[in-house]
Amino acid sequence: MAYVDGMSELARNALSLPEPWPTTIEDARAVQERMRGLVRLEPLADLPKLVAGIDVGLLQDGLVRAAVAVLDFPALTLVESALAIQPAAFPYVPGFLSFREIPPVLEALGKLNALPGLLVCDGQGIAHPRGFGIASHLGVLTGLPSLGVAKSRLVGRYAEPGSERGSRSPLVYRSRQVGWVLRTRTGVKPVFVSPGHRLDLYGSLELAMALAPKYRLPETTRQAHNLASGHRPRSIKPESDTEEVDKGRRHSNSGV
DNA sequence: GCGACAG
DNA sequence: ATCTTGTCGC
Repeated sequence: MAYVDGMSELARNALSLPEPWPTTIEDARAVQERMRGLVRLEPLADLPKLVAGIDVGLLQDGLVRAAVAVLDFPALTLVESALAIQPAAFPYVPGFLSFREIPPVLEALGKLNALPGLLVCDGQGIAHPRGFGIASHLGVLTGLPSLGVAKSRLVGRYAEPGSERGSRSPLVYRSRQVGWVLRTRTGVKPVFVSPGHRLDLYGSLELAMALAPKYRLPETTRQAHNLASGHRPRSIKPESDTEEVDKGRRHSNSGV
């Protein structure tokens, strides 16, 4: 593959998946085993100026909707967003979540005008049976640094962290630390943080804390979530519901 | 063989 | 993930 600018690379991937998408668990496992070797666990090269939150929701039968919210960093204000809906290409099977959620996510990423410096996934990075959770998978496919922040555990052992925000304990799997169990908010259930790609354990912890300054989940994930499940903040004007949406694209932005 | 099991 | 109101607690 020749090197081109990042946005073109993303757009290319979005048009067609890199390879025939697996249909069976066996094929999907083979893909994971093969691609896991491409994961780079290293210090984050540059602090991102833009971070993308990704969330996927299920619609009425068979449809999967991906939402991407791009926020500036570290301010965490919304810059732009994109949506994509596709028929489910894979069933939900623990350990193979990425094969179900990634296709529409790539399509949505391809609609972005600006290239994020970090992808934040609602799921695991390397804290996975084969070290290749959705954050790692998406990171390798896009070539972008990625982080996984999951609401629950997939694999690994850990000690319950303290109840204060910032308290954390190592998530250990097969005698190796694969992430953290991090309390992002005092007195609330912790989240499971792990690096996806082009990021290390230290960076995953720092970013998770910076991305979730107020609530349990990262601001990126929260923003993407209410896009994927159509929530509206409290409106002050009950009358003006005249909001036009053109096939899943909103907000203006200044391209890269 | 019996549990565990991201979203 | 999603179906769903009220309720308990800081």
